[in-house]
Amino acid sequence: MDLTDKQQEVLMFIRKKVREGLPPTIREIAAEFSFSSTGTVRDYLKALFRKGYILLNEKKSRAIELTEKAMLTIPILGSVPAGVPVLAVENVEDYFNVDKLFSQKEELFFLRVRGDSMIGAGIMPDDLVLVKKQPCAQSEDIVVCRIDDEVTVKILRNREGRLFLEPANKNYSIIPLNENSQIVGKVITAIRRYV
Amino acid sequence: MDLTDKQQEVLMFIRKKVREGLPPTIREIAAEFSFSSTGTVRDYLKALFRKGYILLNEKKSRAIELTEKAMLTIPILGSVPAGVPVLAVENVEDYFNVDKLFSQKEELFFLRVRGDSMIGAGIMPDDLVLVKKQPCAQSEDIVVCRIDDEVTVKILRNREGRLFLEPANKNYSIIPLNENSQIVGKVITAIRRYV
DNA sequence: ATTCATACCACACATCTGTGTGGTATGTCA
DNA sequence: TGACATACCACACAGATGTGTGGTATGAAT
Repeated sequence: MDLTDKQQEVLMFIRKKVREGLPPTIREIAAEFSFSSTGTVRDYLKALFRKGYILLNEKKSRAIELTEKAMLTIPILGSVPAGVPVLAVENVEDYFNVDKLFSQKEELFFLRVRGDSMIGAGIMPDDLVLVKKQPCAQSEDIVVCRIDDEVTVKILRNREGRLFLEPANKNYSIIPLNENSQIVGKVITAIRRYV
Repeated sequence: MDLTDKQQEVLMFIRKKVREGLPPTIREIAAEFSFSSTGTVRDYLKALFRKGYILLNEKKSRAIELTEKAMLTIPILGSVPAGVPVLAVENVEDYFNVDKLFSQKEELFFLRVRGDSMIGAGIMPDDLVLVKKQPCAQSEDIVVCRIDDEVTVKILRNREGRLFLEPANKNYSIIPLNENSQIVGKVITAIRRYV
């Protein structure tokens, strides 16, 4: 039930166009592969739909939607037992869906972390944290907040009914959430890039 | 030369649709704002183009392109000075280029980190490290290696001409690089996902 | 031998879509 | 006062676009 080489090529073309921001029309796909009939393209689209790689929105132009299956994925290796090559299929624990993580349906931004106040949680200076903008969060969430006109990363914690912004470093102090300390968003991912 | 409230609304609608993968047609925009004429929408598109927020591709359906000014990519915020809104343009330090980081030209895989041997370098248990497969690396690189049929993350370090695999945790021992310990790849990124 | 998926083609057709050409009304700035 | 931007409307039209209905040929599976 996998894709043929040709179907793979067509899917790759669609993916490229979708990532560029404008899904192709049937005739643009036909032109790319020198098909002289729109019917040929429809055969491909139907095949890709049947195999679960795309969704088709009827009567709408350029309305080809990629499913998760068709998105860019990188394998995640879990435990690697003795004697087996590292990249063997058996080691694949899951797939990391890049498009899904960075899909911009929500208001996201990165914040470069200053200082070492979250070092106990493995968030180091100069790390990037991906932040979903939202005005509130739950206890134990890692949040980006503004405290007296300074933006920092902290842990939101409920202590006997009162909310506090706590660092993960004992050299810094715990601050109550009040009118001078406001939540900007929730940290959903931390990323550190090496050279 | 900034946008009016109405123009801002129209741009936000276009941005939302573009992010969802399908830019709107002129008539879809008209429907959203209950305009009874396509000409009205064109006035808005012309205004947005003139002010540098969108590009219009002639004769193509749905061909509205957002410029950088309309912020298509995810911004990286650096220092946020007092009194300025967090998401203000002045705070944008750079833009995060997803395609560059995850370009699949090289053989990449993620490894889920087991254990706390790299906790001193901010790599925690269950973190994902993005690994570029390669048989050798430079001193101080963080590498994935196979030691006696076990795969772990270590720091490669040159000590007086000899190479060692060192943990970032004093509870673990330093291991010389030899025929029983082999480099699998280099860690280029560490990612931690919160719920 | 028959069914099915693949891999193409030709052509017609309704409607979607961008574009063009007009119009009215309001407010701002010089 | 005149020029200009904003904020709408009406309607026509060519061409873009998805869809429908046919067709041929090849190869694998039953």
